[in-house]
Amino acid sequence: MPGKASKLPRKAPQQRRSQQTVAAILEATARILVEQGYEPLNTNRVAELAGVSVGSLYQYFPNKQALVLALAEKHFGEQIHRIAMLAKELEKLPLRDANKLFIRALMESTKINSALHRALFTEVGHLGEPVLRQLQEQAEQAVLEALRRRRHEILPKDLELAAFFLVSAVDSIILRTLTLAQDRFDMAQLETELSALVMRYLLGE
Amino acid sequence: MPGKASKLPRKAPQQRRSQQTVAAILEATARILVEQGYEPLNTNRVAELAGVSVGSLYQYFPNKQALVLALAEKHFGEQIHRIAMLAKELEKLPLRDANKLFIRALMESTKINSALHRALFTEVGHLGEPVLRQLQEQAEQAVLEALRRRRHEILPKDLELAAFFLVSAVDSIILRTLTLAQDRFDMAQLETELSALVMRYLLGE
Amino acid sequence: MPGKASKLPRKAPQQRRSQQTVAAILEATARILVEQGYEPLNTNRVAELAGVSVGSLYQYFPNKQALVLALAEKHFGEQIHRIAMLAKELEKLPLRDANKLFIRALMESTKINSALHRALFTEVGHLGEPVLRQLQEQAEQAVLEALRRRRHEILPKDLELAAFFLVSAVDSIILRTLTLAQDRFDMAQLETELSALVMRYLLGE
Amino acid sequence: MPGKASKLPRKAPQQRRSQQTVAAILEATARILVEQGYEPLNTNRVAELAGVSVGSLYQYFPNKQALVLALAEKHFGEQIHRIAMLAKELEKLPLRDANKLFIRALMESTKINSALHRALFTEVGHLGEPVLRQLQEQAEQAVLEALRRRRHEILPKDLELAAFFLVSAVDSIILRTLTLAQDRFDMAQLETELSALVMRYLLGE
DNA sequence: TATGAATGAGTTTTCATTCAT
DNA sequence: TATGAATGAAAACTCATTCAT
Repeated sequence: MPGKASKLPRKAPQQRRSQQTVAAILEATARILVEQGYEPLNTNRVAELAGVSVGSLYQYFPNKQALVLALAEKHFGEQIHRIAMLAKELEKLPLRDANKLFIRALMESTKINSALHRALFTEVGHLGEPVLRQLQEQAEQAVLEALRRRRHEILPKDLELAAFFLVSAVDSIILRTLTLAQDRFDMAQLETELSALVMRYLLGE
Repeated sequence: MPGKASKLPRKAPQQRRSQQTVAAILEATARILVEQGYEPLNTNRVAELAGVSVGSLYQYFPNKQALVLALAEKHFGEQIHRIAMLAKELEKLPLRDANKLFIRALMESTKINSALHRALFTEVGHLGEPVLRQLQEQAEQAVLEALRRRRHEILPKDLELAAFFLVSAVDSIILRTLTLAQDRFDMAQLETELSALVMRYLLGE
Repeated sequence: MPGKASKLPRKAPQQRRSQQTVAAILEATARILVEQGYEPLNTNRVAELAGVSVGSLYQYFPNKQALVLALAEKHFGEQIHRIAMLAKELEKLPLRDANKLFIRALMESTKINSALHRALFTEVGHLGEPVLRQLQEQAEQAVLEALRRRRHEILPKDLELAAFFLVSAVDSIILRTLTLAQDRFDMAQLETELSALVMRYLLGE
Repeated sequence: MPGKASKLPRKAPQQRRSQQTVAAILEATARILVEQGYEPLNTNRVAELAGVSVGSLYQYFPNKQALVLALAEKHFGEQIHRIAMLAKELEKLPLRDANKLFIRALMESTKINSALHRALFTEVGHLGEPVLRQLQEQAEQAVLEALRRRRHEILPKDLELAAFFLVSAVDSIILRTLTLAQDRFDMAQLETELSALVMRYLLGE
C-alpha cells in the first residue's frame, strides 16, 4: 500500500452533483458493508454499485478506510445528535420519567438503520475505534451532565464512573439484542427491564 | 455474509510434531493479531513468524479466517471453562459474597491475555460472531443457574432476561474498560462499582 | 469435470486501448501454447510476454482456461468461416471438382497457423471439447448441405451419418498428418489420396 | 519443478504387495483422470484415493507424468495386443469378411474402458504423444501387413499411405463417436457404414 | 518399506491506487 | 471533473517432492 494518506475526506463537495456523488458512494459502502461485510468491500465494487467511476471515488475519498470512516461518522454523528437533543429536552422531568423516555428513544434510535449500526460495530471494530471512543465520550458527557444535575438524588458518588457504566451497559445491551439476541425478547419487556436496571443502579430501587 | 470455503480447520494434527506446528501457528496468529491487527495479518507472515512453511499452515487451516477462528475458540473456550468452574465453586456462598468473588475473578480472567481478548473482540467482530454467541450463551447459562437457585431472594422475575442483562452489562463494561477506558479508573474501584451494579439490579440495594 | 469459475471472458474491451491489450494477450497465449505447451503456460508468463500487467489480464480473463478457450474460439471460428465460405463457392461445380478443390483448400487452411491448430488439439483436448464439438457440428452442417444437394448422385443413404464420417475422417487424417506423420508423405500425394477416399466413399469410385 | 527425472516407472514391483500397491495407484489415477481430468489430478489425491501414502507412490513412480504414462501404456498396450492377435486370426478370411469382423472387434475393444480411452485421448494429448505415435505405428504395421498380403485385390498403390489413412480414419471415427457423437447413431449402423467406408476405399465398392 | 508431515517455489488472484484520455 | 484501463505489490493458495521417523 502506497503512502498512507490522511483518512479524512479529501474535499468538501460544493456542487450539488458532487453531493449526490458522495451520497451515492456512501450508500453503496453502507449496502456492501451490511450485506457482505468489510472484507469483501473494495473500492472498485463500491464505485460500481454507486454508478460512479473509481476515479471519481478517489476524488472525494483518499482511500478505502476514509469511506468507512465517513460512513461511521455520519451514522454515529446523527445518533449522537439525536441523543444530545433528547437529553436536553428531558432535563426537567423527574428522573424516573426522564429515564423511561430516554431508554425508549434510544431503542428507537438504534432501530433506525439497525443493520448498519450493527455492521459498523461488528465489522469495523478496528477502524471505528476512534469513532467509537468519541461516541462513548459524547454519550458519557450527556449522561454525566444529567447525573450532575441530579447528584443529590442518586446513589453513585463517582459520577464519571457512573456515566461510564450506564453508557456501557445500556448501549451494549441494546447492541447485543441486535446481534446476539434477535427475537429472544420483546421490545416492551426489554425497555422496562432496562429502565429498571438503570433506576436501581441510580436509586437502589 | 458469504461462506465460500469452510472456515473450519482442515484436519486434526495427529503426530506430536504436527501438534507443535499447529500450536506455533496459533501463537503466531495471536501475536500478529495483538500487535498489528486483523488486516495486516496474512498467512505468509503467520507462517514465517511461526517458523513454519506456508504449506504446513494450509495443511491445517484452509485460510486466514480459520486461523483466527481457531484462536478465538481456544481463547474463549478456556475462559468459558474458567467461568463455569468458578460458578460451581461459588454456589453455596451468600449472594453478596459470591457476586463479589465472581466479579473479581472475571476481571482477573480478562486480564490474562487481555491484549488477545481485546483484539479478538475489536478486530474480528464479524468472524467471531458464532463464537461470541456461544460464549454469551454459555455464560448466560451459568448465570441463569445461579439465579434460579436464588430466585426467591432476587427482584427480576424473567430470569433469562436477567441473565442476558447481567452477562451483557458486566462483560461489556469490562471490555470497554480495556478498550476505551484504559487508565481512566482503577481496578479496585471498578470492581466495587460493578458489584454494586449487579447487587442493586438483583436486590434493589 | 468441475466448473468452478466461469471460463468465459470477463468483460468485453470497449476502448481501442483495451482491444489492443486483449489482442496482445491472446497472441502471447498462442505463442506460449505453441512453443511450450499448456502446462507451462501461466498467467504471469502470458502477461509478461504480452507486455501487460497481470492485473490487466485478469480484467479480461478470469483464469488460464478462459485464455485458451478464447484463443480456440478465435482460431476455430476463423477456420469455420473459411470453410463455410468455400462450400458456398463450390456449390455448382461437379462433385469431383468440388471435392478436389475443397480438400485442397482445407489443407491450405490447416497449414495457416498449423502450429497453433495442432497445439490447440493436442494440448487442450479437455478445455476445447465444447469448441471442438461446435467445430465438428458446423463442419458437418456445411458438408450435409452439399450432400443433400447431390443426394441422387451418391451412395450413402443416411446423409447425416455420411457427413459425420467425412468430417471426422478428413479432419483427423489432416490433423494426424500434422502431429504424427509430419514429413512421411508429401502434400500432393496426400491430397490426391484424400480425394480418392472421399470419392470412393460417395460414389464407389 | 525440481530435477526432471526419467518418466519411467522406478522399479518393477517384485513382491505381491508391491503389485497390489501399483495397481491401486494406477486405478486411482484412472479414476481421477476419468472423473475429473488431468489438471485436478495430483499425486496427493492419487495416493489418498489409492489408500497409500505419497511416499509409497514415489517409490514406484518418479513423478506425476510417469503415473499417467504408465496408465496410457497399460491401456493402449492391451488394446494393441488385442488388435494384433485379431489381425493374425483374420489373415485367411476373404477381405470383406475380415474387414467386417475387424471393425466389429475394434468397436468392442474401444467400448471396454471407453471412459478411460476417451480421457487418455482428450486429457493428455501432450503427454501421450509418444504413446499415441507408437499406437498408431503398431496399428499401421498390422494393417500394412494385411494390405500387403492382399495387394493384388486392392486399389491403393501406396500401401503405407493407405494404412495410415485407414488407421487414422477408422480410429478417429470411433473416437469421435465416443466423444462428440454419443447417442447420435446406433452401433450396428456405424459398424456397417464403417465397413463400407473401408471396402469402398480399398475396392471401389 | 511405509508413512505423512513438512517444504517452498511457483501460480493464481485481488484490489488499492494512479493516470492517460 | 469524470472515466475506466492499467498497474503491480501483496496476498492467497497449490502441489510435486523430500525426508525424518
